[in-house]
Amino acid sequence: MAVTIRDVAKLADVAPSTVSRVIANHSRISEATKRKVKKAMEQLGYHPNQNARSLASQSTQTIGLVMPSSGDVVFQNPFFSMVLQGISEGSHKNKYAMYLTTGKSDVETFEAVIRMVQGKRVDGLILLNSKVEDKLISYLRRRDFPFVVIGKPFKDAEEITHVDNDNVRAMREATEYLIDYGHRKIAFIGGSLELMVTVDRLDGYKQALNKANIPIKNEYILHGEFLREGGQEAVSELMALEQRPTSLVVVDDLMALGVLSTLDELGVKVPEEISVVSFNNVLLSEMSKPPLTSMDINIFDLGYQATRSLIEIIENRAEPTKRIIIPHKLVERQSCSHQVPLPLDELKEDGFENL
Amino acid sequence: MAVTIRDVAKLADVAPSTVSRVIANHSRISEATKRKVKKAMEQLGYHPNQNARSLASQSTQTIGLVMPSSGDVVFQNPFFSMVLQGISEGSHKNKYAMYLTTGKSDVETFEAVIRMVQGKRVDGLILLNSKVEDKLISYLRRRDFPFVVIGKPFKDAEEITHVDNDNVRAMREATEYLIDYGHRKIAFIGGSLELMVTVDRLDGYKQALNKANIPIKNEYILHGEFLREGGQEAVSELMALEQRPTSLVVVDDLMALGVLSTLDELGVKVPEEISVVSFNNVLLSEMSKPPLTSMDINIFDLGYQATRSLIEIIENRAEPTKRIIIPHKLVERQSCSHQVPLPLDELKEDGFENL
DNA sequence: ATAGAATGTGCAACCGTTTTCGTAAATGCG
DNA sequence: CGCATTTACGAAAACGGTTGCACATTCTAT
Repeated sequence: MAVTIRDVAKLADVAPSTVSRVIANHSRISEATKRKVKKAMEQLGYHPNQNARSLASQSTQTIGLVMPSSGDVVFQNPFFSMVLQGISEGSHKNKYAMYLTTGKSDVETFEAVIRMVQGKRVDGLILLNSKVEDKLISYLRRRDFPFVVIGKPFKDAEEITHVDNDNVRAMREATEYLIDYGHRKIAFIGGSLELMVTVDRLDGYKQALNKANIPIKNEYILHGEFLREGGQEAVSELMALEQRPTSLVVVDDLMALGVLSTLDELGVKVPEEISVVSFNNVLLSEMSKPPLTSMDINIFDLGYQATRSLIEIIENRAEPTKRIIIPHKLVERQSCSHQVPLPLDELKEDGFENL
Repeated sequence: MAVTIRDVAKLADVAPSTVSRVIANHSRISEATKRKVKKAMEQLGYHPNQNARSLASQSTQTIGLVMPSSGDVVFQNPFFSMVLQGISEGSHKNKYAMYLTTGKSDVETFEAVIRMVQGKRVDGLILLNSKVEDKLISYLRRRDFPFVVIGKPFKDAEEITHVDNDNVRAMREATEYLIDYGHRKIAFIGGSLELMVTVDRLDGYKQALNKANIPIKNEYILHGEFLREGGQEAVSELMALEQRPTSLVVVDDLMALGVLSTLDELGVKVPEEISVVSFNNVLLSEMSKPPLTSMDINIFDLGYQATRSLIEIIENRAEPTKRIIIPHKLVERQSCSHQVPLPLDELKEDGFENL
């Protein structure tokens, strides 16, 4: 029914195999036949059937992606949209397309991936950090199927190609920024500890405090969801403390927005009474009131580089495993103010105990 | 190399065709063999090769989507992410997957679509309203290829299945809301007139004014991009007018955010000095200061219903063309305030001329 | 008991490519 | 000019499924 390679071959008066070679731009084809065949293709409006092609050549020029299910919080976060954008750009540049599926639960997701992989729909996979990952990763490694993960894998990070930020350093710097501003009572508002991002960033936070000889206070470390609500709850708790912090580091802009709005409701002025440093630097952060000082982690690049390295792996299976670190940069806006630093011994009296 | 249908057949001691029928859950297969075959599949960890399957059966269980190129403004807008979410959900529910490509330009996009369609990669297409559409649509119609568009098509809307809001009514209502609040000087901040959304909403705006006998003032009608910057520019212009409006209808939340921030810079208080009604009701709108009164157009449903009807068309080519209208609803927040209505004749003196 | 229908399964063609292998013609070399 | 390469292309076998048709049973009705 549709025009096939045979039709082209017939019109150009060559064998189908020759047409195939012309498409693949094979070297051993004379310029003359090339022209002849191309003209025939043009004339018939021929476009190769990708399924047949994939079947025969065992490759699809497609990378797979499992999306968070639509109920998932991640989807709400501009982070996702941005990383998708990077992936999209990376695929496009390399003439790859993207194949997406969703799973409502971990097992659904797992099955979806199996269908993609065994069904030969995709040549490789990009994994967004999540909790299912583990089973998935071991499955993919067992099959020696190309994949890269965005974020740091929980296990065997050295053996898995992944692209990530240097989250501990980034958070250390963010915290030091606040310390330089004179802050000593700095609270940390993070996401679930099941996520490596949180672990790393919490680590960076502690490193900064330790380095500055500031005691770490457990009440100042809170965990919520990567959502506005998460930020709101955290702030309520913090503001109920006897020793209110003078500044906050928040691991996500959306959470920070929640923080801001709750602070506003409580009548606490930002940055006059409390300073806020946030993370991710998505569009929102410059639109809030006040605009957020936020750590830009180049989300787009996270997606872009992940795609690039995935394609490298696909096209050269011997490619060594890599860890790619995307640079970060603090973007200063108006959510922080200077603070006359408390002497450390006074902090102690205030009930700070070292962890 | 991988396990094929033949392997399963051999193990279950039946013909490959029987295995195929078991997979398809064909009626003419006895329960006994079904069990036998399923056990064999299980045992071998068999998963059908989708390419082979697609090739043979001429169907992919996949719907195609062309994404805005990563530079595109649309991508910045949460609208996109939300509609994608709806599409994702719709596909998933019907056991379809999604295939994405991007084009950097109109011709690239067009070619990408051709590759998808002729390459038989997808069973149908969802089109997000944009300007290329026209060539695309006529191409798809010529080939009788299933597609639905989200938004209203520029041409032949009656002959094309599409899902949209009743944008003129929605905007009429939004404007009337302001009128009920006593406002008479109402400005319209919209996107490009090349977009049907803008056309429809502008129409609704005018209808509302006409119905209330309020003259339409050209200086009050502005067009910018669907971005924050678009809103910012528009406001600057409006505030430079001798007759400042007392309220604004803005066709997109992101624009409205720009409006808000510019207003803030100019020291104009919302809602005390100027009221703002916005559109789309994305997450942002409740996080702004003040929270935006915004028309919820159920973006998720736009995507979801589009997918549903596309799949209906795919599975029954005789499905009649439909126009699906997604309901809207004004969500009141704190960006509007009452205003003592000016008598209409006073408006006239203020230089209002009827359009 | 037997024609005819219903049921269960196998055979083989087909979906539209890619790719290995083979061969004829063209070329290089002594 | 004869022989060994190289070059340009064709034949046919995969790739891994689906499906129309034929055939053999078993069931139902007469």
